[in-house]
Parts: sequence; C-alpha cells; structure tokens
Amino acid sequence: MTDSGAAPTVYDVAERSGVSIATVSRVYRNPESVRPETRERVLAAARDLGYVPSGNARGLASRSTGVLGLCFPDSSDPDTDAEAAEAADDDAAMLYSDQIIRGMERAARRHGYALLIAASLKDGPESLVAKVAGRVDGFAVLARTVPTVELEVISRRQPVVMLAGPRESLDTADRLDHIEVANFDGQRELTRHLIEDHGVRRPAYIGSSEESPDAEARFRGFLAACRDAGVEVGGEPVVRVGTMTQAEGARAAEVLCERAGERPDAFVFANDQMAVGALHALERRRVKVPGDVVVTGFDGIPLSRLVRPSLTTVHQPMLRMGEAAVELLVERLSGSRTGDPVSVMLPVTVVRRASCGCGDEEPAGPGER
Amino acid sequence: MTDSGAAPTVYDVAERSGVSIATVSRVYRNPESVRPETRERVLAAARDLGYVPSGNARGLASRSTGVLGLCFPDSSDPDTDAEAAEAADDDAAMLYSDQIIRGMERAARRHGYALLIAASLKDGPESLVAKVAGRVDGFAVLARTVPTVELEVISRRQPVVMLAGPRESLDTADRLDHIEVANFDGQRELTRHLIEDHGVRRPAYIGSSEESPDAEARFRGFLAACRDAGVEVGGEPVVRVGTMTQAEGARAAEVLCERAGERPDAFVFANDQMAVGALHALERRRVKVPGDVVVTGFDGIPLSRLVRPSLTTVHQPMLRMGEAAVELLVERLSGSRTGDPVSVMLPVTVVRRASCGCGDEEPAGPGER
DNA sequence: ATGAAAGCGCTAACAC
DNA sequence: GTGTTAGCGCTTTCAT
Repeated sequence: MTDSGAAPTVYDVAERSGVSIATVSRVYRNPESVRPETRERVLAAARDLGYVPSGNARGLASRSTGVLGLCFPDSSDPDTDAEAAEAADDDAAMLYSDQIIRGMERAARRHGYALLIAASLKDGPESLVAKVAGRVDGFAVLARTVPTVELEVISRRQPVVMLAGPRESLDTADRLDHIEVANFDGQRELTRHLIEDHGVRRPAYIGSSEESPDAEARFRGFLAACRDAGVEVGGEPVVRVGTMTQAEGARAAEVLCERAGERPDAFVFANDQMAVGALHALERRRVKVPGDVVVTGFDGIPLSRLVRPSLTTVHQPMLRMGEAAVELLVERLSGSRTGDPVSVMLPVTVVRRASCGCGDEEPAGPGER
Repeated sequence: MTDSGAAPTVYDVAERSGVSIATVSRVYRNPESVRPETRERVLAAARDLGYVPSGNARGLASRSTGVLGLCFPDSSDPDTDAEAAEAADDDAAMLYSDQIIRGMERAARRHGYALLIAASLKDGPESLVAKVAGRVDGFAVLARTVPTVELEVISRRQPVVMLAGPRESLDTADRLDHIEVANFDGQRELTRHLIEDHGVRRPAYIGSSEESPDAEARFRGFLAACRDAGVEVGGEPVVRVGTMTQAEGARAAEVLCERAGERPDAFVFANDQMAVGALHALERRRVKVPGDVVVTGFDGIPLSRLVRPSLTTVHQPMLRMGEAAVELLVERLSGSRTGDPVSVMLPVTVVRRASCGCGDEEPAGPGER
C-alpha cells in the first residue's frame, strides 16, 4: 500500500497499471468490456493506491447521482434539558418525519438508490432545497417545508414529489407529484364512530389557526359526519390553537371545561399531540376519560398508544408515504412515466382505543404490535 | 420564467445578467462580496432561468460536500407478508439503525451538514462504501457492514468512524475513530441481577456464530457474572445462531426446550430481536415467562417494551451513538482534532421489566414514556 | 479491447 | 468589485 498526500485519481491508477484513464473508468463502470487480465491489473493498482472514485466527478460527468433526497421541516420539539434528552432516546419521540425517512430509505434501497436527508434549518441564501436538489436525482419534500414557488422552479429540472401537502393551487403550472392521506375520510369515519357507537351528541373540534390544509380537510370530515348524523355543530372549530403542541392541547381542554354551558361530551383534536396534552389536563382536573368526556386525536404517533388511557386516533401510513414517494420518483427517473403530475391518496385507519370508550386492546401475547 | 431544455448553468445566468461566471459563483458563496445591485440582477436571472447550483460540480471544485454519511447493514427482518408490512408501519419495527440515523441527522443538522444514508445491500463491484465515501466529507459505519480492510483504505483519505465495533486489530494501522458501548459491563450487570435477585442458577446464553465482537463482549460479561457468583456455565454460548433475527431466536428457544436434561432457568439472548422471537415460541409451547423460564435481551429496541411480557434488556444509547459519531467526524473535518484515533465508550443501562420477574412498569397516568 | 481528447458545472487564485 | 483562467476527477464519443 502506498500513501502519499492527496487522494489518488484515475490518473494515478492508470499510470500505475500502465493503461489509460478511460480503461480505469471502464473497469468500474463496465467491467465486462475490459480484458480480465487488464482488469485485474487495474483493480490491483487501485487497491494499493487506496483509490475511491469521486462521486462528485462521476455525477458531474454522467449527470446522475444514484441518490434520492428528502427535505423536511425542522420541527423537533426542543430537547435541551436533560430529561427530554433522555426521553428522546426512545421511540416515543419518533417524529412524523422519522417514519417517512424509514419508508423512503427502504424503498430507495430496493431500487438501488441511497437517500440524502436534510432538515430545513433556516440558512442563508442557499436554501436547503437547493443544496439537496443539487446533489440528487430527484427528491421529496414534506409539505410546508419550503416555499412552493421555489419547488416550482426546481421541478422544471428534476422530479419532485410533495408529501402530505394537498395540491396548493390548481391554476399554477404544477409539475409536482403529490402524495396525500385521506384526512377527510378518516376524520369523518372516526367522528361517525363516536356518534353512532358511543352516543356522542355534543362533540367539540379543536383545530389549528395555521394555514393547514390537512387540518382543514379533517375538520370538514368532522362536519360531514355530524351533519349526516343530525348532530348540530358550528361551522368553525370550537377552538383554534397556534401550534398543535401538547401545551396547546392542554390549554384547549382547560378552556372547554371552564366555558359556560354544558361541557362537550367529546374533544376531537386535529392531531395526537394536542390530544395527549388534553389527557394530562383532564387528569389534573379529575375529569374521567372516556367516562366524562371522550378524547380523540389524529396521526397515530407511537405516543398515542403509550398514554393512559390509550388514545383513539386515525393512523396515517407514514412509512407507506415514504415508499410511495420513492416509487413516484423512480418512475419519473426511469422514464416509465412522463407527463402530467399525479396525486396519490393513501388510506388511513381508525384506531379504536380506550380514550373513546372502546376496550383497551393491549396485545395479550408477545405480539409485535 | 424561461424554460429551454437542459439545466441552466452559471454561464447561462452570467450571460443573462451581464456579469462573469465568477460573480455568479460569488453571489452564492459569498454574497457580501458582490455589490447589492449586481447581486439582485444575478439572483433575478437565476430565478427566471430556474437555476440550481450543481452540487456535484461544487463538490468537485471545492473538494467538500457538506454531507456526512452512514453505512449500515441490511439487517431488517423480512417483512414480505402483509401482516408484517402492517406492523412495520409502526414504531415497533424501529431498528437499531433507525435510531442511529435519527441521532446522526440531528447532530449533523446542528453542524450544518446533510446526511446520506445507505444500506449495504450487496451490490456489484462498486461496494456500498465506495459509493457513499465518494459523495461525503466523512462517514460512519455500523460494525460489520463492510470489510475492515476496505475501510482501512478509505480512512486514509477521509474521516471514518466505526460504530459499535470494538477496535478489530490493534496491530493494524488503524485510523478509524471508534464508538462502542459497554457491552461487557451491561451484560454482566444484567446477569448478576438475574442470579442475585431472581435466583437463576442454570442460565443459557444464546449468541451468534457470526464474528460479532459485540456479541462476544456480551458473552464475556455473562461469563464474568456467572463466575463471580459461582454459577457454572460452559465456556461457549449454549446455542449460536446465524443472523440474530426473531426467527432464529424462536428456533433457539425450541432447541433449548427439547434438549435432554434439565431445562435452563434463564435464556439470555445476545439481542432483543432473538429474545422476542423466543417469547413467541415459548408462548406457543405454553412455557411461562418468567414463571418457568426467565428471558432477557440486549439493545433496548422499542419493541422490547411492547411485547408481553415486556422484555428485560440492556439499553444502548443509540441516539447518542449517532450524535457522538457526528461530533467525531466534525472534529476531524474542522481540523480541531488530528492524530491518533480515539475510542469513545458509551454507557448502557439495564432495564428491568417483566420477562425477568421484575414488575411490569407501565405508566399509570398519561405520561409520555 | 484500448487510447485520446473534449467536456460536465463549478470554485479559486490571480489580475485588473 | 469583477473578470480570466485553470483545473477538480470522471465519463464518453470517436478513433485505432
């Protein structure tokens, strides 16, 4: 083995094995096209020089990287204090984006791609997307991670798929493939279950004041179920919080409990985090769940199963979303699909647990779930 | 917005905004060094051309990518059937590597790096590492993902840190930084607990036949505890499986139950996956855990808490390992540390749960854990 | 089967 | 402040 300063290049390997750089390149890209004897010589030289092909140079010359990307928002809950850091080393802290990463990685692997992941930490002029976009063959973006216009520009040059974000504007020249989940259907089915099977009559919906198309779709599902069952509710969420966190959920629960008039018999939250926060608050006030009031969430985060009572919610197939995103990208890249963007709608599942009055269904045996 | 075939380059932007390519480059790399007016002109041109800097070209020219990497083995349990696929969309399926990815991603983000991840799916001549190594500034490798010699070669040119793999050979010119966990200590403490607090007298250790230094260290910890307590055990694991999966764990349990002679009073597995498989098998055979036999694992994967009975195990700080790996890489890259490789040893924690006879400690209220 | 030469798109001196 | 000019390390025709 020889070692001398800078990283060896094709030139070094070529020289040492007495061939041209073209042949060295061939040995790696298309071994069959080189006489075995020559090939061995090259490989041997590469080995003792410690040669590793430069991915950058390759990408530059061949115009493809073999890498897919994912951009997601930097929405980690603060974990500065020691306790939180401890808890973070745990599945309960699994974020939405972590699941999507898993799904994408698997699918990418199957197709021979590696995965580049980056969170949107607000940086300088070089937006995150640009950084990722410049290093991959195609990528997925979690909704509201980056301005849509920027994506619009980039998607002119490479496949981009939008995750969980409903098509923003149908009028714009939209070239992005989309993957959404059945927010409307899921919330409607969950609400119907509450009304029909648990006799809920005065449900309160707690939504977000942010511009969240997902939350809006969920609310519409809620309304539809109420209307179908003849349950009267206002045309607006009873409470709108700022950030859909546990703290906000707890606050919302307090507000609803202290309000004049009859207390709602169900708190229907737009996401799990808020619902969990509410469970805390209700316990503090000695309000029984589901006895005094039913509570539900949306998302199906791991934590939803761990809290007591376990949370009835609507489970989103996040892993599948990741996989679907890769499939879409690969289709575009392989040229097996061209033309207009598509929208894939993934189904959700209502998960009935203790917080709505359905029995707790902890596994009896050592099941895997 | 103009759109015409190939992706626009610095030349296109330069021409359209009436400056040189150097200025275009400056606008992105060092905006301050360009007169605001000029800068705006360039940015505008870039915008309507749909210009995105090529990461490859940048990397080539600047010799750095702003990306860190992770290579890990393709060791997911098979999830081809529908049921498993369902379960996979769940935190329970979180693997060792997933946690490390999370840890690395966080830390990388803090340092302004993106993360490239790739599983070692055995490919052609171009080994996985080479692919990753060629596209990142430095990377981490999960032990036994790739041949050490290959790493040896690569680590001559860029920082590499080995995760969870004890330094293989002290005699070789080892340039890799290492991150290990206290396998020996953890297994010894767990075993001691079994013997002292649960009266275990005939423990059986189930290890791996693969060359796994981790598993070996654990076994030595097991032996040490037995010896200290005067419990007689052989100098070899009672069973060695091939791949440390659930299936193999189940098989090992079967074997131990059917063997002639007295059945062991404890199955001490080298990892959680096997232990979980064993729980299944034992349930099928109506062997009570921990009543008839105590079962323990190692790793502390999320699933270990979800199975019934919940699994007593040794928890590895996987998230921390990922973070530590990034810190080490960044130190090397920033030049703040040079010279001999270091070894970081991270502590583990014995987690006492139901499968060893300690009470189940499910949260009472809606706690977050 | 192998070599020669022209880029791929960008950064980094170095001039002006 | 801005332009000029070399490369960075590889792939890829096109010859031979």
